[in-house]
Amino acid sequence: MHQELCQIIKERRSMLRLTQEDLAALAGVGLRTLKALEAGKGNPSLDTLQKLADVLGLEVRLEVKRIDR
Amino acid sequence: MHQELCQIIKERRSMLRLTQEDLAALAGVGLRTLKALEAGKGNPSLDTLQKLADVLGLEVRLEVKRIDR
DNA sequence: GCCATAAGTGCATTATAATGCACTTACACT
DNA sequence: AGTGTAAGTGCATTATAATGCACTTATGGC
Repeated sequence: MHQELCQIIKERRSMLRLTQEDLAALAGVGLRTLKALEAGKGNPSLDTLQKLADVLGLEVRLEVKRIDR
Repeated sequence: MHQELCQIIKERRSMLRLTQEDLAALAGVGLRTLKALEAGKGNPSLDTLQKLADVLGLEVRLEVKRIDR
């Protein structure tokens, strides 16, 4: 379901050479929570997502859906 | 905290001339949940956010933060 | 092989999102 | 003022996200 967003988190984290432990600590999110998230399990709250995004230099946005073909 | 995203939901809904009740029903989300969300209270799950976004023709995205000045 | 470091998992607990119900505004329109 | 429709709110319950702990894999040096 949310694999895409979770995948982005994961990719971005390793791009920045952060361990799960470091990212979790920096974002103020439980390690267990981040692990679950990256494993594609779970349904994070917007809050959790934004905390992680923040550390990763990302932002959560709502945009008009585009038709891609 | 999430006022921005919630505001977008709200604006988009009225732009589409949907009542809270209709949007909630279409999205498969509880009316109480949507009301709280639009009131700026609450911390919706990604799931909830995506269901609403879907009906509204929006999508949740994670993008590299841009410096706006 | 052994060791260290990072990542993944099962379980139990706590915090809180999601929900329904009943009630209260707020805002037209007549 | 009365009526109807949409929106906001308090409360209680249920579902589930968030968390820590202990343990199990990978993975990469030495």
